[in-house]
Amino acid sequence: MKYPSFDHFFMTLGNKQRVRMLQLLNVEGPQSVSDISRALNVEQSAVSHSLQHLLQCHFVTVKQDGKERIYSINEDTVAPLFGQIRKHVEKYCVAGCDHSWESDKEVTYGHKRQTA
Amino acid sequence: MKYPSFDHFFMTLGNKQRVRMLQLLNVEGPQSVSDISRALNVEQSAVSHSLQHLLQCHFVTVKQDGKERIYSINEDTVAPLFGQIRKHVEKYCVAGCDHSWESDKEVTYGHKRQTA
DNA sequence: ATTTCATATGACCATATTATCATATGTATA
DNA sequence: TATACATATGATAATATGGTCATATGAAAT
Repeated sequence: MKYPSFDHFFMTLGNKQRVRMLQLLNVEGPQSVSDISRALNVEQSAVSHSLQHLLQCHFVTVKQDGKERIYSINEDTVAPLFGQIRKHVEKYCVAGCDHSWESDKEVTYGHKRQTA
Repeated sequence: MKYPSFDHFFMTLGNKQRVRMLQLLNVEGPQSVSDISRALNVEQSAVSHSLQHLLQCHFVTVKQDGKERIYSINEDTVAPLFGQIRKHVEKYCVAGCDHSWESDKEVTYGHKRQTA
């Protein structure tokens, strides 16, 4: 399947596992597949699959080191990006995303629907 | 279902429809549900459902206007965010996300696996 | 060349996500 | 209040996505 790049970008990040992997690489620095697997307690093949997604959007890069493959975060764009995103999250998603977003007033559609 | 806010943030954006809606609001300005429905050629209820997701993460805001509800993009954080993201996308996802991301050399696992 | 460790790939299944339909609620007006 | 229009909601069907297993490929060493 193929998305326009903009969509693909978000689709790739729309997954806890992959985001956690990026955060790991961001904090701990370059890691091999088995490092990541161990650190996040995730199956090796699952990690590998996830990494392919991340690679496709250039969120990470790889280099071979002996038998291992070392993955790094894309410092150039991804790191600053996360900073910007954190701004939104910290400001608007502090205690998880709530529902106090009505500009004018609370509008609640209380349902009493009959199931027939 | 409930995600930690950071995950929720991305999950919400990990959907073409919703991203398209944000882009619409970003470009065309505030719109009613039926405006959006018409513009993107999507069912009213589908639009409504999507908008709830976007509201929960404060990507958009609503205000009532007569019978209509006008949705706007969150200018404060979302707009600049998109700018930053565009940087990454334009630099690394120009012609869609390709596979030329090997740092050292191309490593292709050509498969000839027998299905039995 | 064979063995071993590290990683990638494909197929398949469980599960999550989206779209659709029917219908309820909100708002305004006659 | 009755009606019409606009939007939201819930249930559920259709679909997409992610994880697992088995196994193939790569690299290095024996």
